Amino acid sequence: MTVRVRFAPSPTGYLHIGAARSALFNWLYAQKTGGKFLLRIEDTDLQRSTEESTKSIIEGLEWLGLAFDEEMVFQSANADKHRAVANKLGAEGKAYRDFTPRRERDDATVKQGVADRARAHASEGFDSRSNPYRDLSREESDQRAASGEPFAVRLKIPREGKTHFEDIVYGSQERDYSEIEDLVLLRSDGHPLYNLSVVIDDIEMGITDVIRGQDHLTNTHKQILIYEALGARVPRFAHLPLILAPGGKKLSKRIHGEIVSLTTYRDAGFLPAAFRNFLALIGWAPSGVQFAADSTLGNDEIPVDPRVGELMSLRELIDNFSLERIHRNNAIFNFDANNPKRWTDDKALWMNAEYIRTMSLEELLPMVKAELRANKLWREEYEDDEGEWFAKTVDLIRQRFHTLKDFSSQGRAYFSDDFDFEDTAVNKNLKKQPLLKQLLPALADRLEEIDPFTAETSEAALRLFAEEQGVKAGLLINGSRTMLTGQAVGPSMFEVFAVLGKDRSATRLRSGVPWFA
RNA sequence: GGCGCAUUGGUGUAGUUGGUUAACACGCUGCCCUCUCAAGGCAGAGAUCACGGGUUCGAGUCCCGUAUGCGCUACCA
Repeated sequence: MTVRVRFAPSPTGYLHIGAARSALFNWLYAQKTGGKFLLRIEDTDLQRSTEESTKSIIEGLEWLGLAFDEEMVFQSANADKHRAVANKLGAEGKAYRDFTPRRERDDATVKQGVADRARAHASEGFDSRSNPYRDLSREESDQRAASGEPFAVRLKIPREGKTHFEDIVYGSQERDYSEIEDLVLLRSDGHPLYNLSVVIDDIEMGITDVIRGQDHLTNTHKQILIYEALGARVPRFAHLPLILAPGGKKLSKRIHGEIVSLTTYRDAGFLPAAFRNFLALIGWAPSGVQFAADSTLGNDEIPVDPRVGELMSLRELIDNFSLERIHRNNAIFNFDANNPKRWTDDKALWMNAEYIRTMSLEELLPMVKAELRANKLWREEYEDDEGEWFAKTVDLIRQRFHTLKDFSSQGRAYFSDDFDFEDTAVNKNLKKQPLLKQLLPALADRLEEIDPFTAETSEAALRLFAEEQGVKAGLLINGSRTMLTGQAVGPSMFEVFAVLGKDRSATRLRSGVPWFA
């Protein structure tokens, strides 16, 4: 039987990184098994579901490269079907009408309310299934319904027994029926509820393996009861450990802000491949062998050596993926909101930098182009006449960049004459040595005499000039770097000369701007 | 409150059927390289494998308890 898995987010916000990881694992499993990866938008909560959210989910999946098969399903479109199934269950005596007046719940306090109610029931010896309507006669039930009295439909959980399933990740799971209350299938306004909808849709879509967050682990028992009531085949389940915030707390938008949104990473200049790679390594690891950061990116050959590094190409990710190797404990996503250098997980940042400097230029260039274009730094010549120059420049500066954003910020001076001078750089490399104000323009004169103008020839000229002037080459080098790029750090100065060219180098060396800034 | 799940250095993880000094990556420190910063190379700090019992010749690996965290316990999803 071919594997059919699905990603079923509720469109009540941006795509959460935890959800993105669920999608990734589902997708990887489908690729690995030659199965189908389906997308279902669980928009039954009309109050909170939004179209923008659906759009952002689709965008997020697209960005990560997780294409889904077949038509996307909107759960709300199946509401009639869900209602029909609930009613059928009622007709078969597997569900019943509950005429208890609906209790309004304030969304903000439900958690507490639920706990309080449970506590009260426990002390009063309340049986969750002692609903007075559970055993109401068919006639009376029909009569009351016919008279227009509102009712909810609840599943009738058998008195004796227990549910059991083998979770691929969490192992054997058991729950006594007495622990499960007669869950509501249909609200009194006829609105089908989550557990019902999920099960019906999963059956409808032919889902063979349900891979989702661990927060649904205990819900699974209820869902199995529904599968059984419907006489449907129960799929396999694999629950994923959660991704938590530092301190082991839940990662939520309310508290942690945009850090939890996948789009944040896209907008911050992450590469889809890098973030995907990072996400894959949370809660899962290739195999019991050594990690080594020596994998060759972009190399899609199946490694002969079974050992896989943490840097894995998509091919390697797929080939090595297995549900059995997902582990059970929740992971912490590390970040520090007060530290701009660590605004997100260190390892994610490292991995992104690693991708930027080791991936093929062919793949990187279009992304740099998009980044420059978004910042009005792009010139069409970079794609034809100056194509070679562009590739060479990107290759030179990528070495110390962490995100795509760096190309337009730190890398600005390479693509525009309008760039800023950093105060610390100016103070340290220029103003500290006033003599440079004369030396640098003089150096410009020397450089202009060079032909051809290359890293080698400019280095020779600069060193000779330093010797003649009786100053250290480093003084001129660091001063030049600040004049040419506005920064104190960057690639080898002579490479920068070569890339910027004779004229621009000379012009910038003579600029008075930093001296008066 | 009840039920369930988890617990290896700061973080992500490895640790095959229990067997010498618990491994890798990120981060951190120092050194080398050097025109700066990265990268790279080398070295290092950091874990009584949550805690307490037990089984065993021997436990991170098996059992029990405790603690902590997380989840579920809604006419939310």
